[in-house]
Amino acid sequence: MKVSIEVEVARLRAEAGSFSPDCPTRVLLDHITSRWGMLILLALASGTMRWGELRRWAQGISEKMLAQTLRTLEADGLVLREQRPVIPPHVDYSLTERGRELAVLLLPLMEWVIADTAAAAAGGTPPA
Amino acid sequence: MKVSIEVEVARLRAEAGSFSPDCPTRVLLDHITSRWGMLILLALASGTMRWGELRRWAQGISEKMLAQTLRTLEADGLVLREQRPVIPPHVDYSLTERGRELAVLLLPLMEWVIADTAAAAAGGTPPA
DNA sequence: CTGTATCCTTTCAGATACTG
DNA sequence: CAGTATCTGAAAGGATACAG
Repeated sequence: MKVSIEVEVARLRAEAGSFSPDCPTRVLLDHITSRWGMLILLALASGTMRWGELRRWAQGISEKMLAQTLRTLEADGLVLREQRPVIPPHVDYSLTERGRELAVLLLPLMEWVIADTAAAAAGGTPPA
Repeated sequence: MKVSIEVEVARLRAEAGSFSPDCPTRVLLDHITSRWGMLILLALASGTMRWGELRRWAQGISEKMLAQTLRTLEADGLVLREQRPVIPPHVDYSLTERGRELAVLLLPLMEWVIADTAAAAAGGTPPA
């Protein structure tokens, strides 16, 4: 198990072309791991949401950042924006198929972080 | 498969206590997803490295950011720093057990990002 | 309800020079 | 070799006000 990880990383690095900052891979990764990106993806993983719902879900996000994050993720093809031409405006946000693929990978990561944080809080710093 | 994701997220949110910015969960997540954090973790997933090796691996990183990132990850208990008291100095960096657990979850994410970027480049924007 | 536009503060990150 | 210290510019992010 341990050895295969090392092989994997080497292969990854070769495919990604060294992860240089201007590589498209890095750009997408930056969007996903941006301050609010992962939170929004996670929120939408639980179902379609409207602007106001997202604001409440992602506590502390400003309107500016919500708009920016949503536009970025939409441009990346991860989030779908559907506007209904009614008064007052009604807009639904959801994950695209790509977005859902990604969310599936993000979930174990979040679970680990939560579990790890809980463990650290309970038992001081766990044995390194 | 799809429904279980929604259940998962709801459970996650309950456990994490709403992901407020000052929550320890968010702090750790920010470290992992910081500009260089994931890259360093990925580098060390391929084996123990020294300062100079890491600098070369993470192309474009400054000494300041390398030091800062390493110290942060070390404080989080993800990276182990072993200094050998010799002249000239010799310091080895590696992943702790927790770090390795995390790296295992990071790998599929990176693979997906690379594959997705490649697909987007090859076929224009894939069907949303 | 769903945003946009502007300003303004804070934080991030790179370059440079220096140390044990 | 393996860092630290300091300075400075760039950029992210938040608050507020306003609009369709």
